[in-house]
Amino acid sequence: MAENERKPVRQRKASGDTGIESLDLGILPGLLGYNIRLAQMAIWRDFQRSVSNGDLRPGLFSLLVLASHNPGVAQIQLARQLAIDKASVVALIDRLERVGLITRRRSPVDRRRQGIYLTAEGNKRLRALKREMALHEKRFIDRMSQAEYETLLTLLKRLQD
Amino acid sequence: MAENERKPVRQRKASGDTGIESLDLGILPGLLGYNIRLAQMAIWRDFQRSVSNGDLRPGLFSLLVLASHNPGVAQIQLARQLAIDKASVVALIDRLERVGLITRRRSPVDRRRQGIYLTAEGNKRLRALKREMALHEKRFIDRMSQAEYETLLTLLKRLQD
DNA sequence: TATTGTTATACTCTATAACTATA
DNA sequence: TATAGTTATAGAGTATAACAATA
Repeated sequence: MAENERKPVRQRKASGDTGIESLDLGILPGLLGYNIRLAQMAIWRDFQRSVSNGDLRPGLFSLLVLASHNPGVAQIQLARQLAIDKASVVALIDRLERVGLITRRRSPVDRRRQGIYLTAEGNKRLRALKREMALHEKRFIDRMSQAEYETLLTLLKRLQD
Repeated sequence: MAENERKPVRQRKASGDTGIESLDLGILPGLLGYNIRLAQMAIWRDFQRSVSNGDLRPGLFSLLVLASHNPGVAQIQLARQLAIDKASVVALIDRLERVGLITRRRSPVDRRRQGIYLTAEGNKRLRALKREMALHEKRFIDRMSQAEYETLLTLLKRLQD
């Protein structure tokens, strides 16, 4: 737009030709969704760097916590809580079972159900993960006061349906 | 764990056998990352319902805004801004070009570059999208006071690297 | 030599559909 | 009939690697 016809007659520089200047982000910085997305990506990157050597997704951590606090939980309950399909849970559980962190045990009460349990190894691993997780969270919480932190959690919860 | 050996001797009920009761979420509700993720998912669902009939990802919206505010922007700049690989940008641009919202124009200044421009149709479409986007955002902003909203944006930005 | 855009390829996460065994 | 789990398959989104054109 700026290159051929009218060369330097614009207030805003055409960004396409230099590669150095930063972009005009327009309305994006004022959008809630955009800022939440960037914040989540920053947290996600730090999580990968600092928790479990990067070989654990946040969803798997959540799953371990849920299994830990709800021994014998059914996979379909995990699916509902994590807002994913029950078929997707199977793959996650397969993976955690293959590395020995959880086990399936058929429920004698309702034999359709495979109760999910943390193994001893899984419990040990989860304790270590929680320690790494706490340090990870601290790096972000330290960027604000206690009051701000509480406000942030409150407002985030208010956004959740 | 609760089913076979010691039956109803636990304070917390075994969740695996009823399917009705809600899960114990453990430490998750106190985690920043967990709450940001849930908030983002809620916003994402509303975005899909209410913006562009669900056929537009947030990333594509951002890309349109960036192209609109930075005519002639290079694809590699978009890649850096969106924190994705330049190869991934190609597919996004291909899609937007196929539906006639943007065009590529080889830069005469640096002939390696394909400047990205919104078409007239793209501009028209973006204006409509911005209106839908404002209503979408409003549904969440309305859940808090103006002061809370400003605090939230401030704190979210502080989390971003 | 380095950079921009491109293609080919593969991987991850998830959904959908169909199936089984139980209820 | 309905539900829990499973399998097979497919789609979206992304990354990596190799390449052509250009700087």
